[in-house]
Amino acid sequence: MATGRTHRPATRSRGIPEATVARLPLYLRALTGLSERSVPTVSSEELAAAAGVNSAKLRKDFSYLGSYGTRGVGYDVEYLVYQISRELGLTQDWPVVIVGIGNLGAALANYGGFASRGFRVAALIDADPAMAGKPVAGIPVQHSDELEKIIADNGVSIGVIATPAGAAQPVCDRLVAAGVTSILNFAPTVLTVPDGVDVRKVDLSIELQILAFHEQRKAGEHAAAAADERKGPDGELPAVMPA
Amino acid sequence: MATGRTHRPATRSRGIPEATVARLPLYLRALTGLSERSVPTVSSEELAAAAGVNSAKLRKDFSYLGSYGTRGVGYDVEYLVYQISRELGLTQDWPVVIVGIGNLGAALANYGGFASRGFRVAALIDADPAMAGKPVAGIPVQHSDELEKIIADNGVSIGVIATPAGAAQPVCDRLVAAGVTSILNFAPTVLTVPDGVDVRKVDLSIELQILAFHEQRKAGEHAAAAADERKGPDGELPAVMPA
DNA sequence: CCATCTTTGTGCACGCGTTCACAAAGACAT
DNA sequence: ATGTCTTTGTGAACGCGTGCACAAAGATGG
Ligand SMILES: NC(=O)c1ccc[n+]([C@@H]2O[C@H](COP(=O)([O-])OP(=O)(O)OC[C@H]3O[C@@H](n4cnc5c(N)ncnc54)[C@H](O)[C@@H]3O)[C@@H](O)[C@H]2O)c1
Ligand SMILES: NC(=O)c1ccc[n+]([C@@H]2O[C@H](COP(=O)([O-])OP(=O)(O)OC[C@H]3O[C@@H](n4cnc5c(N)ncnc54)[C@H](O)[C@@H]3O)[C@@H](O)[C@H]2O)c1
Repeated sequence: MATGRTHRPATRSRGIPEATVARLPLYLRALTGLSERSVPTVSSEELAAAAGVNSAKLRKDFSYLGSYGTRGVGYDVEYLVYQISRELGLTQDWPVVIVGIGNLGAALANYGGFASRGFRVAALIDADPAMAGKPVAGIPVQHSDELEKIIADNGVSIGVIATPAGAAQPVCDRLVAAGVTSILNFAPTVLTVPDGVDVRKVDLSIELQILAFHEQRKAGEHAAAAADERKGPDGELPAVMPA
Repeated sequence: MATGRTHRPATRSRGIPEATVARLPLYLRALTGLSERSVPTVSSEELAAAAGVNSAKLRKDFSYLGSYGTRGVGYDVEYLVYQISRELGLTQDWPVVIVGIGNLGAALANYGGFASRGFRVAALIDADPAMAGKPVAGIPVQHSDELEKIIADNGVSIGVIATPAGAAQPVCDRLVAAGVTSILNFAPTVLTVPDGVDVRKVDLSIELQILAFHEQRKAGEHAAAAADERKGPDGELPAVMPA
């Protein structure tokens, strides 16, 4: 989840539900594992278990792509890998830029799983002049003055933002103006973009807070009393009230 | 989702819908910003705009927490910050361990936003003996032999996994056995956990693939022809068919 | 004290996503 | 060729999430 995300109301893309699209990469990963072990076919039940979903859901998901299974047998692994890859647009090469090469940006640049599936780090961009030219993960960092030129020259349509929160919106605006139409945002800010531009966000802080909510609930169930220190006599409302 | 995310069917926690819980951190962030600028009250319309959601949705979300607004005026910022913090369990301190201090783990350890909201990095754990004792972000890395002891001594209930994919499930099993009941997983694997344990995942690769899907769709709309190189005569099915 | 104006809280309808359950399809053996 | 057995593909029901639209609440001014 990343879990969290700035969905667009999503005018049902070519009939494939958004929820299904979000699961296709999961299936693809499981299938790739099977493919590497030279497993020829797999049933919906097996594959669903590997992907951690309900088998009926998986079959319905695949039904949106077409009828690629064989009743009584299952699905051809290689064929399915190809179909899903094609559907996700992974048969082509996607040049990606990462903006903001700090702790996180550098980790992303070093991430191997990036290149493994059609994505190629076309450039690393940072505003710090001291970083310009310095190689990170074998790629020299370029100054953000060059941003527009880099986007244009490489035909980049996907940008990753790993700058501090304050810089995220301005960077986003420049990326969009330069032609980027998909953005993955790691900065803890709500990005505003024009129609036609997709934004997805990854927010560690939000994920942790959601976990904390459930964690607190679990703790509260086991020991319904003894919450924090001591409670007011009403047992529900806090002592402080707004003016 | 994150995300993407391994939701449990979620036995509606205390009446608060999961979708609402996932938005509370968003509201909290916007409110914190207002609070720092000493804004006393805010209307649902304004706050919704700041959080990037529909105002009716925001009001309904808040209605699950209680009636904390004043008609004709709006919501008291400070009071709302307190209520949401309390609801999310952020009034208490959550010790967190990070397992796998590589590129990503180190970046997470260095992440300031971690400590800013009730979360405290209690320990960094890695299997590499060469890393033991070496400080990262001011905290000495401990060897994974100590994992169980660290969890117990610090009363840790939230764990972050940033190991390679292959190590994630074993690490997860040890965390759970040691008493961890909430896990944030950065490794690209489906984790299997017993009931009562929450798992949320953050998966860069999946996010990019979802973006690629929409990107391909956008490209296909503008130039319906001229997809990849040349197509088969049927124009839809690929040339290869399964055995 | 009353009128007006703003903004909340929510009833309601709608659409999406999930899951069950089963008929139909096809493999395989005889 | 026929029957059996496995597994897909999907119709249908249900529940959750979203957003509209409005009545009720309360502030504010006269
Ligand atoms: N580190 C993490 O684990 C983590 C986790 C979650 C979220 N985040 C978020 O990701 C972002 C980056 O985190 P970080 O730890 O890498 O921070 P960082 O300070 O280490 O790196 C930020 C980098 O962005 C560069 N930068 C600043 N303004 C820029 C601009 N206008 N254009 C281009 N580059 C610019 C800086 O020079 C710096 O190199 C932050 O918003 C942070 O909140 C980080
Ligand atoms: N770097 C990224 O930006 C990024 C992005 C998305 C996902 N991921 C995923 O996050 C994980 C970590 O990525 P990374 O780039 O930091 O990898 P890395 O190789 O730099 O770091 C992995 C660390 O885990 C440690 N480790 C290995 N086995 C362990 C075990 N059993 N117990 C404890 N520690 C163990 C290793 O010693 C190493 O320090 C990977 O699964 C990767 O796929 C990384």
